[in-house]
Amino acid sequence: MDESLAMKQLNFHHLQYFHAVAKEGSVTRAAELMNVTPQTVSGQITTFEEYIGAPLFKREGKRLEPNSLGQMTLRYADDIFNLGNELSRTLATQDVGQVANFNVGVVDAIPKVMVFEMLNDCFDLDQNFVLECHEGDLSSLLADLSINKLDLILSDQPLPVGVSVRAINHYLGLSGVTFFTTKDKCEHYKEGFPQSLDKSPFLMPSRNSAQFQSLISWFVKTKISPTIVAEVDDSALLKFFGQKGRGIFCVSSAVERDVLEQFDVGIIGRIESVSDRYYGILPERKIKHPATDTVLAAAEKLLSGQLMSQ
Amino acid sequence: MDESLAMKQLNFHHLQYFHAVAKEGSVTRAAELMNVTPQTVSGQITTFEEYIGAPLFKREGKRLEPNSLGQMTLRYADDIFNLGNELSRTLATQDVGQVANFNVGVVDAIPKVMVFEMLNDCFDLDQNFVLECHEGDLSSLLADLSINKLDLILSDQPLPVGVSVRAINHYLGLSGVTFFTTKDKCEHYKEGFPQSLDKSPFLMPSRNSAQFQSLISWFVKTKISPTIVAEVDDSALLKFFGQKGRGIFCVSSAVERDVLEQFDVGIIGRIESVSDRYYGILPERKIKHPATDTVLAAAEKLLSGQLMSQ
DNA sequence: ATTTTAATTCGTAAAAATCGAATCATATCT
DNA sequence: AGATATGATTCGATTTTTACGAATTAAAAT
Repeated sequence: MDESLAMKQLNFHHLQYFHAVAKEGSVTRAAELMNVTPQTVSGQITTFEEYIGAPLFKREGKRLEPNSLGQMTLRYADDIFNLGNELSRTLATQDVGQVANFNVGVVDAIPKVMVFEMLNDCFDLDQNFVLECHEGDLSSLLADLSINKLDLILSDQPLPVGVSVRAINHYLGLSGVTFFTTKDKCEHYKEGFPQSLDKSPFLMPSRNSAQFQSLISWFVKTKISPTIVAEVDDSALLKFFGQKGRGIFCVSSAVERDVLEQFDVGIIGRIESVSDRYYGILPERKIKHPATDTVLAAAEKLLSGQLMSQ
Repeated sequence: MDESLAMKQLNFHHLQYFHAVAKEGSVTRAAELMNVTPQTVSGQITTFEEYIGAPLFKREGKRLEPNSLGQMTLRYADDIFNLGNELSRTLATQDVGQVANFNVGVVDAIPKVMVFEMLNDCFDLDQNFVLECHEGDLSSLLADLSINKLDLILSDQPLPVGVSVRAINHYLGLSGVTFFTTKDKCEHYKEGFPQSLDKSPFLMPSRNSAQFQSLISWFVKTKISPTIVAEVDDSALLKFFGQKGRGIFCVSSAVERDVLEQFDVGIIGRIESVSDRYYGILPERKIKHPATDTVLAAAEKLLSGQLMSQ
């Protein structure tokens, strides 16, 4: 009829068997994998080859290897079934009817108070869901995002370029940093700030954080060299050290009020040129959880409010 | 058994009907498109929805629109079937047994002599195929590449970033440029070259070419300002103008010998800092035509030979 | 040489996709 | 509003596709 010239629709069923055999390198193993008998697989492969009019495998004895055409087909099939599996997973985790839990990944370098502020609003939604927070470094969180275990990542760094995770960056805003120390030492450092920080005891944040990087480069640029007394991964722990007089520490200005309330410390000063940027990272395809927008809006508000108050 | 938790294999057949309906917005039109009856499509969609346990369409009256889950599924399906069609096309054009024609796209800004030099070697291959050359601008050639009508593009610009064509860049090399004019005027411009070009009549290549860009920026940088008398898209035409004394023109140094043989002109001088870069752009998946490597090797040799001779 | 393992062929059984006929629902026309 | 046209859906019957059992072939392994 009309498919005289054009090839009929590609048969994904056949392609799937081809894919399994090409990957496993054996009809029998492919059959096991797909819970069918070898003769089925063999038959379908033959049909597929007849249908496209050329062999896809080099058959040397019982060895079965994709020929050049087969290799090309395999590359396509790989992509196709990867997408298929991803879709499958996503469809499977879609809790039917009721709203699914809201899974947020939090990069551990972000101050907890800030995370709290960002997430606080979404409890007010009358949706019925459970908020799940997962803390970790960006790369492991991205791994979870890619298998649809997360709806959102709050990060101090954007999605690294070149990473093959299907995700999009959402820039939330930036915040300068505020330097804190115990109240009694505050006045001393206020004088001549920021030069007063030179040779002062200093508590550095995690080496992996964006803040670490920008602090270091600022120290170099301004020729201010504090004495680094510690590098503390956890930002809450860092503040405790600071409260006990171990050294000066800094936190995003956006949450300085919370720091003052929570810890017995005072403000030395603020620096705008050391800026922490924050990002929301969303999966590219998954349906947005209804709470996502609330969180992003809260985060943007938190960070822009900061800008205005300065 | 073991698929108690995990979803069973995604049914691509169902997905295909879903895809058609979601794109067409109607069961009936989808059915026409796929040469089946509407009740078949309707039934398969229902089965698919039952199978994933949630509806994919908002059914308002006879309106049929993908809901949020459907939209997500559609995004996946789109990608999947695009790949499928691409594979289909590729498999269909794979001339069984005999070697297919070698389809080369040539960006029109590249000098024809250079193209000739690059392609010349592949006539010596004892393979039996026909060389087909297609000239055009990069974007239209890329369109042809994406539907597997081309095996290779020779370009003066790399694959633009952000373009969604599945292709890979192969950097071939670079060449400085040589300035030509009629033999009688040559000596005059040789003195004090390149400053001597200032205020001289100049023939510019196509505004779309990479050479145009690098010439302009070189003019700005060196504060040499020739009087541009023409912009000529076709590089052969440009040389004729030059031969007739209309102005100075420049060509990649790699082919200066050919220009001297072909045209009645002389060399004013060479500039290395205005460099034309050349690229081979290959489709990402299609099986490489056996002549591809020959051409790429010839191109690299042509351009590297140039480098050494300087 | 014999056994084991793997791929394949063929006829048949099982599963699925498709269709025809009829029904239902909604938009459109007069 | 009522009639008409259009499109979606349901159901049982039919066709097509896929899968399997039994038997066959052929290459590795012992």
